[in-house]
Amino acid sequence: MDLQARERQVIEASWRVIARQGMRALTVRNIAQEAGLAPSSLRYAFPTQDSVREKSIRAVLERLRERVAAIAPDSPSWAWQTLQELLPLDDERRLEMEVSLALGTAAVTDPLLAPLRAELDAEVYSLCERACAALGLERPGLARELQALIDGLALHVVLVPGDDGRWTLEVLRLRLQELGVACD
Amino acid sequence: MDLQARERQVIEASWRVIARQGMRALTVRNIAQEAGLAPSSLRYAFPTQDSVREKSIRAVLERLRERVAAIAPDSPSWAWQTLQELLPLDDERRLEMEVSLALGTAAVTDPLLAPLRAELDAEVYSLCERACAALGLERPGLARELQALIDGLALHVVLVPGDDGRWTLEVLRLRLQELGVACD
DNA sequence: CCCATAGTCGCACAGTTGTGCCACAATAGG
DNA sequence: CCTATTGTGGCACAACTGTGCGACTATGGG
Repeated sequence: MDLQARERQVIEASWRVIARQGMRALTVRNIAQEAGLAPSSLRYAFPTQDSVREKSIRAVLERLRERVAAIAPDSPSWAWQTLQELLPLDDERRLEMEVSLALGTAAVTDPLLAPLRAELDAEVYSLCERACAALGLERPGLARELQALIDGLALHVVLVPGDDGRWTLEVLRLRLQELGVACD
Repeated sequence: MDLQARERQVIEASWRVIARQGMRALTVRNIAQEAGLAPSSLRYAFPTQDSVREKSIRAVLERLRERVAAIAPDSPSWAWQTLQELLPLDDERRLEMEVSLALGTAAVTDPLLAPLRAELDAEVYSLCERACAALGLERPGLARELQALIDGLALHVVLVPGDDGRWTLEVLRLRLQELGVACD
């Protein structure tokens, strides 16, 4: 049996539960039902409930890394494409960011989740830093500003149910334009 | 008996529970213990559990409005002072923002909380808009950028346990400086 | 005095939570 | 054939959840 596929199945089920019903509903029985499994079968792959949360946020980080790695590193639009990966511009990314927001918020009071969320933050910051460098923007502190701006934009999109996030592109474009960078 | 004082007492207890133990622990019995009340007594002022969450996020909005209203409207530094009220620069504001983040995230899947969070967002946007106007910044979309930047900065401070948020002032100052505005 | 009202608290109930334990099926190696 | 491994699923348990209900005390008006 493919145990890794089972993990992915459960994790994606937990994502859907978080997005549709919120953290309160992230229970063993709800996840099992969403994944089409018996609660006891779920516990074979995930012995404890904490491990579901842990793997779920770790999966967000991995998915982000995969998407960024798929961008041609030498492309002149690498930076612009990468920054777009940090915005919830389609259903997939929106789902991931709803999950990372919910689990990230929970991580504030959950020692098990805290290091994972810190790693995710570090990854985003690193991407902003590299994007700045690729765009020839060297002002100190600019990467932090860019990270805060992008996370803030993503936050607002995710918090508003119907928002497709298209408008965030325009805001980001204007900001980069002011820095003397053209986006395509 | 002062029923309004009782409400405030319970709400602040719920804030502390959220900040210290997270949303999972926001239960009737935990709040009651934190407030020094018997669970049944709590239910006299708050008949249902939902009402605690609702009043808690509403209280955040009211506190923000009070703080902003206390700033001299004609002061030349009104905008700068107001923007600072949106950042978690001391324990009080940090607590409020931890609560608004936790409850705001929960509001995504909680129809009762959603309108309150929307109102809170609208208030912050309105403040950013007025701050832009007071600073003579008229570029369309700038208020949205400012709101995203500030919320993103606040988010990062709140998500990192030890962070005192002082660095966000520098980021914001640099951004406004680039727009031709000096901060004091 | 009596009585009504306001507020506090204990108890109980049905439902849900995470998890431990054990029985069962399938599959593969000998 | 027997046996071990891998995985599925059912059942039960203690703990916890929100909330309903009724008993209690204190206070103040008549």
